[in-house]
Amino acid sequence: MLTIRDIAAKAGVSVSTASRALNNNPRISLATRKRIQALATAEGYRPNYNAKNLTSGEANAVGVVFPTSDRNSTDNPFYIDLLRGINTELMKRQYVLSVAISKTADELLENVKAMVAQGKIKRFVLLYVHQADPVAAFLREKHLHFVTIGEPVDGHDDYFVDNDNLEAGIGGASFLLDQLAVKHPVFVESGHNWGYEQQRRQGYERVAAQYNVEPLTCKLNDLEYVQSFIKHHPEIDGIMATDDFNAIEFYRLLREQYVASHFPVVSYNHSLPTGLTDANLHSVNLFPEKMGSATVSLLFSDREETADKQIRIPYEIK
Amino acid sequence: MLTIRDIAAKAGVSVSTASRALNNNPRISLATRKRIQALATAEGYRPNYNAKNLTSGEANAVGVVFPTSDRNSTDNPFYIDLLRGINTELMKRQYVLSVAISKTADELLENVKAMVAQGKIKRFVLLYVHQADPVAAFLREKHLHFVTIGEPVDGHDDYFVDNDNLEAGIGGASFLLDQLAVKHPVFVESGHNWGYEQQRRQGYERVAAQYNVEPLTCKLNDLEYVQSFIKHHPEIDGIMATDDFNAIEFYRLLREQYVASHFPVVSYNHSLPTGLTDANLHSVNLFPEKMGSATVSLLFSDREETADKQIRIPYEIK
DNA sequence: CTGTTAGCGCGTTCAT
DNA sequence: ATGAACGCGCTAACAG
Repeated sequence: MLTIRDIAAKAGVSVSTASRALNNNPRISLATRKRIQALATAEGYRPNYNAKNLTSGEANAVGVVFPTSDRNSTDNPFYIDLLRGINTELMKRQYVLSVAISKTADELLENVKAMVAQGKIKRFVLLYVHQADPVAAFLREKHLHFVTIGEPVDGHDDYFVDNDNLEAGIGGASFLLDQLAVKHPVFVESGHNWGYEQQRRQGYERVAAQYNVEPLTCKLNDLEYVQSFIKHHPEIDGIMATDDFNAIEFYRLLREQYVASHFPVVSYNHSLPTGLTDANLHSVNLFPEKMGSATVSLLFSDREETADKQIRIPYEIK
Repeated sequence: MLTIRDIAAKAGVSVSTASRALNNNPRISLATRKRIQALATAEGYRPNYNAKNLTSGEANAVGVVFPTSDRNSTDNPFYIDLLRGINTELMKRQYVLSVAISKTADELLENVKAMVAQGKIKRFVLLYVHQADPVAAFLREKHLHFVTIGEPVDGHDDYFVDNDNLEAGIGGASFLLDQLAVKHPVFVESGHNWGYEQQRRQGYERVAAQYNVEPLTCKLNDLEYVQSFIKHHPEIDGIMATDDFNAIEFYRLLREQYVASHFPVVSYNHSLPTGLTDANLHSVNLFPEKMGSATVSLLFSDREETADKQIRIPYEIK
């Protein structure tokens, strides 16, 4: 294995000169810097992370924390794309992506604690937002950098990346009412009251008011409830759902009662393979990969008082 | 930060004694070992991974490699559950999960190379199986330990964890023909010819022969093809699909032409929220979390000549 | 059984 | 502008 000593020897300089040259220290003449850097690349020299981290006292790793259970917020391709966006950005900085994931909250917290205490990881990404989250509390207490995916609740002013869900709600509703000429759209959401659902609903309600249509919301609780809801609202002629799965589910139940009708649908995440439904489905792309890369730039931002603590990623309807 | 010197000092012994005691070295008397270990836990001592790794020359991390694109094999909750299974097992061993994920194959390979050269990672999990995969080739060449999720192709005898897909195919087909009393089942697969699809199809064909029914396979190529296929096969009265998405898609197209009919469905992965279809869907659970934990035990197995290089996880139909 | 010493690879004083 | 020497936290070889 090639160490910095080898490079120094081959270059005919001391180790410290080599080290400085490789780190672009201006105290070394530009000429020798270039020379040594060229040599290093030529020889295929790679610095040992463990040694670097040992001296610096900080790991070149970012901890990415998954929610304990995501059976409810089923945005799965979303996570994968997010990871891709995060990691591509981390690689540029010579950083590594470490994940914390577990079924139980206790084990997850233990995981994060080990990353901090033993792994010297000082930067984290939380792929979720929870009320009174022990992981976030721990990170705050230790004054470690972290960014959440999704706007914080509980009134914390953490750094975060999110979509502009209100704007996306407005955009989706306008698209439905304007372009698709729907008269009586229904807003479909899960029974969980997720933050992004509330925000998108607000956008929907605002547009509804503007178009003088009565806002109408259906939570996907039990089957009977939804079926009876549909029965009582025969006027529905279009769907706006908080994600693709909710959209498909409601669409199916609607068609069950009104077989022949045609219902345009707008939903979010762009996360399903085509062919799962015959609905005229317009899924809003939220660009998870961009969210990932924005997360990293926020995570490594200067964090001055003046700096923005949030990034909103725009959406796209097609 | 508490180092091993502090523990040694408080215990009134030398650093090396402390080190040995904490690593349970039998050269230290059991009494002092216990004493020092107790002290360490009491004081909340945590060894620094970077220092350990520097001396050992090997990182306490496992590299988990994602496929470059998974837009085709859409088993997403599958990946998350897999990660959970892997990480839970890694935590027990004081290991950390590092991921390599990227959009391009070149960048992915670069990612893995950095993990090896700079991160000193020596164990990997490949969440996929590809023909002539450069990552796998690199790992083989460097004689590093790795386990793939899915049976290797290309005739390599890598370590792997998989379902017994043939058996699962037989089980699924039997369930359909026997319990659900289907007479003319169709086997639905993607256009990709994945290994697991072929194996499940074999199982299906074997059972079909046994029940004296003509095997019938439909690849989900373009829409027109599938619609025409359905038109030419009005005898179909049940579906066996290689995953839930394929099942739902085919089911939908079938119902389009035969609205009133009832078609039992068997598919795999157990990966969708309920409510997405009105099909009588029996999705085979493949226990991804168990696969994850098996992967780790294989990754850390002794690797003697005699040892098995594979683990098959059983399935369950409900 | 335990302590002393050296060294892992690198960054960084402090000299020169 | 460059080099020598030390230290990060820990393990291991070598004493005793």
